Amino acid sequence: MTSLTPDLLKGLSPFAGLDDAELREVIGLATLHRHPNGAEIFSEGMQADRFFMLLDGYVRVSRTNSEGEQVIVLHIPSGNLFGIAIALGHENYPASASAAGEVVALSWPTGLWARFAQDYPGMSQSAYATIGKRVEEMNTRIMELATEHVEQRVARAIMRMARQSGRRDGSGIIIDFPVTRQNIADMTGTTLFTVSRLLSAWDKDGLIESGRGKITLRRLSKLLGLSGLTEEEMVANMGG
DNA sequence: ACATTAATTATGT
DNA sequence: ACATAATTAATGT
Repeated sequence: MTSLTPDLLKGLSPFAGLDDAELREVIGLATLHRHPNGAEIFSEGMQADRFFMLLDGYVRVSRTNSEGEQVIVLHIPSGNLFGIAIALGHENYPASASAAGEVVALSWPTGLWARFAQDYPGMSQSAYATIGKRVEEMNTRIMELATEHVEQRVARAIMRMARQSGRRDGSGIIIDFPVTRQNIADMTGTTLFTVSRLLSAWDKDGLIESGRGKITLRRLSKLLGLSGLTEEEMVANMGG
């Protein structure tokens, strides 16, 4: 049972510089959420009446495009704010958020945003910093979808996840939230069958190990080759 | 080069 | 036992 103590927020950049009393007040206004794998946290278009701080786990952000198919836009690691459409002056969430694995998060009513942003400089700073990063990432991903081939896109998708949310596992890196073939298909604009074929081929060649919802990157250099990226490019547009 | 359809097998609760 | 995930092959654009 996680209890609502001020040190939950300690060391998180949005709340940097707050003293204990302030932290206690902020925490006192928050609601604690626990979401099981796959649970929807909020959905696209819905009124943005709360904003969130991700304490543990990963949040999957997806949008429904003009053709009505859902596209996974990005994954958010813990320690970040999300659902902060309010910071851009949006009344509704521009995307859906669901739990990729188990999620623990705090939320506050959006009515508090203005106050927080004014009183706590770290709040608005890190909000705009993360929004900037996400916009950038979405743009590069849209470029990829338009230009690169499926094999490269899939390679990039799993490398991106490994980079941003990977845990070391001996020689390799394990993506530490559940990812299905369908998920990767939704990230790369393909079908789950194509993803399955690619991953099982890579598994056979020892580039990765994959089970149900689980992917471990084994031969990183080979994958990098398939992605068509140089190391510098990877650091540049995958964020590190 | 990749999607779709369909049949089959594996895996988690 | 059941639902969900993954594989594999055949066929289509």
